Order: sequence, then structure tokens, then C-alpha cells
Amino acid sequence: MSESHQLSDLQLGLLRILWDRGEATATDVHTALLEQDRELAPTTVSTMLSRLEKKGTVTHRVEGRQFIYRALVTEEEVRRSMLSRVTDYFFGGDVSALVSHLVEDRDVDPDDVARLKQLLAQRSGDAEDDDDV
Amino acid sequence: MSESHQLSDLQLGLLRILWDRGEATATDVHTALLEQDRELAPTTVSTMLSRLEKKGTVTHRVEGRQFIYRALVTEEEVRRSMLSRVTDYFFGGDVSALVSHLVEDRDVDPDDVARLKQLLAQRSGDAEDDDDV
DNA sequence: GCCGTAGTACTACACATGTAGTAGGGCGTC
DNA sequence: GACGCCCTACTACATGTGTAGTACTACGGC
Repeated sequence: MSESHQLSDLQLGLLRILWDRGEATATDVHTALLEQDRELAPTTVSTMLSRLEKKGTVTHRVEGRQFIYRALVTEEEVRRSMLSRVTDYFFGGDVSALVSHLVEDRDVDPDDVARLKQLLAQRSGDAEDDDDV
Repeated sequence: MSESHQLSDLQLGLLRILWDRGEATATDVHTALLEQDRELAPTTVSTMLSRLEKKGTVTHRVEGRQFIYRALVTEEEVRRSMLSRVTDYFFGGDVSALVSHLVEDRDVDPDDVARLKQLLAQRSGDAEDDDDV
């Protein structure tokens, strides 16, 4: 279930394309990568897709002569897995510590702070009524 | 400056030890790993440290017969780099989207929500002239 | 002075990844 | 019906990683 998805940049790139499209042929993926300025030989893309398939990350069905690939892991899953890794390594598994860090760490601008306050208000709305926005 | 620190679990493990101690001999690191149930041969640890050194991630000085290693990248740097990766891949670089996700995503319990609300309150209190570090 | 031990250096090997060439098979074209 | 093109399959090779054995060296003890 909660596999540790340790994926490289390229692998994530391939998955992103599959996630965005649902399904795609090797050629589709190749083209999409070109559009992102990743210039790889078509065979390279196929190789990577095969390898991902061998690992169980994607699968394919055959249509005519083409392989139509589809991700077997959800974006959600991978995101969660990658976030867990960071959270575990740098915040001892404490998600709220991560959030605090992000919020404190000058990377969130005032607008977002406001948005987040609202979000939190909703969140805690169920539990108890704190000071609303 | 903002190198892309793509580090494996083991490499992060080694760095964590160096970060925690400031400096450590290969033996120290080996021992520390044992205490974390990572049972590796001492030579394995040395090999990994040498490789990290070759990459410029750590360095060492010599004291007697021993090498005393020290990280050349800060925890901060690596954390930021890893977080950026996740943020870029899954939230289009939007940190606040990441935070929203974390907050929405049932991984933060009510206590933390309260804490975060406070944090945000402070944040927005002096949002006009926020004093960075 | 010799020996063992501790510690580093060098070497090795399997597997994953990035990258791509070549081979083989089928479909459409002329 | 032959030819070429488009796909996939297979092969290849460099680099990085995980893992560790062996070789070499210097220090401390006796």
C-alpha cells in the first residue's frame, strides 16, 4: 500500500504526462517531453516506460501496433510518499512542523497567509470555534 | 547555490549524522548507523563518505590516522531543495498550495491546527513589514 | 623490533538509471 | 506484391548507488 516511491526526475516527468492524460502512447509521451524541452530519443522514452512497467509503476494495453500506457500509481500516492520522506527526514514525521516551517519560511506571501487562515478556520470549525476571520 | 540535491536515503542518513554532530569519523558514523539498525560494514560507510566527498557534499580533515568528516551542505539547503522538488512537481511551485494540501489532508490534527492559526496570526500581524532572517 | 589492530585506499560486483542504436515485424502505399 | 516506415524488443554502455572484501599502513603494546 504505502510503498516508498523513490522516483527520479525523468520518471516523475513521465508519470506527470500519464497522469495529465490518463493514457498515452509512447509517441505521445515522447512528444509531450519535447514540448517541455526534454529532447530524448523515442527509444529512450520507450525504454523508460518499459522499466517503469517492470517495476509496476505503469502498465499498458495494446491497440493496433501501439502500446497505450497508463499509470498504476496515483499522483496522490506519489505526492504523499514524497512528502512523507521530507517530513520524516527533516521534521521527524511531524507534518505540522513542516507546515510551520513553510509558513515561517518566507515562502508564503501575505495573500496566501490569508487564504490559509480561512482554511484553518474551516478546519477547526468542526472542532471548536476559535477566532474566525 | 541552489543545487538540486538529489540524495538517496542512505546518503541522507549519513548527512543527518554529520549534521547532528557537526563532525564525525567514519567509525562514529558507522556506530551511529548501527544504533539506527542500519547494519553496514565499516568499509561500506567509508565508501559512501568518500563518494559524497567526491561529489562535494562532505569534506574531511585528517587527525592522526582518522578522517573527520563534516557536511558541506547544510540541512537547511537540502531540506529546501527537497521541498522545492515536491512543491514544483506537485504544486506548480506554489508553496501555499502545498501548505493548503497538507492542512486539508487530514494529516494535521486539531492541536496543530490551533498552533498554526496562531502562527498565521503572528505572520499576518506584521505582514506589512515582515522581518526575514 | 614484531605483531596485531584499526583505519583508509583500492577493487569488485549487482542493480538502477539515462540514453540511444539496431533489429524485427506489421501496415499502408504504390 | 514489394518497400518503407513506424513501433516495439533487445542490446549496449556510462554513471551512480549499495554493499563489502582485500590490501596497505601506521600506531601501540610487549
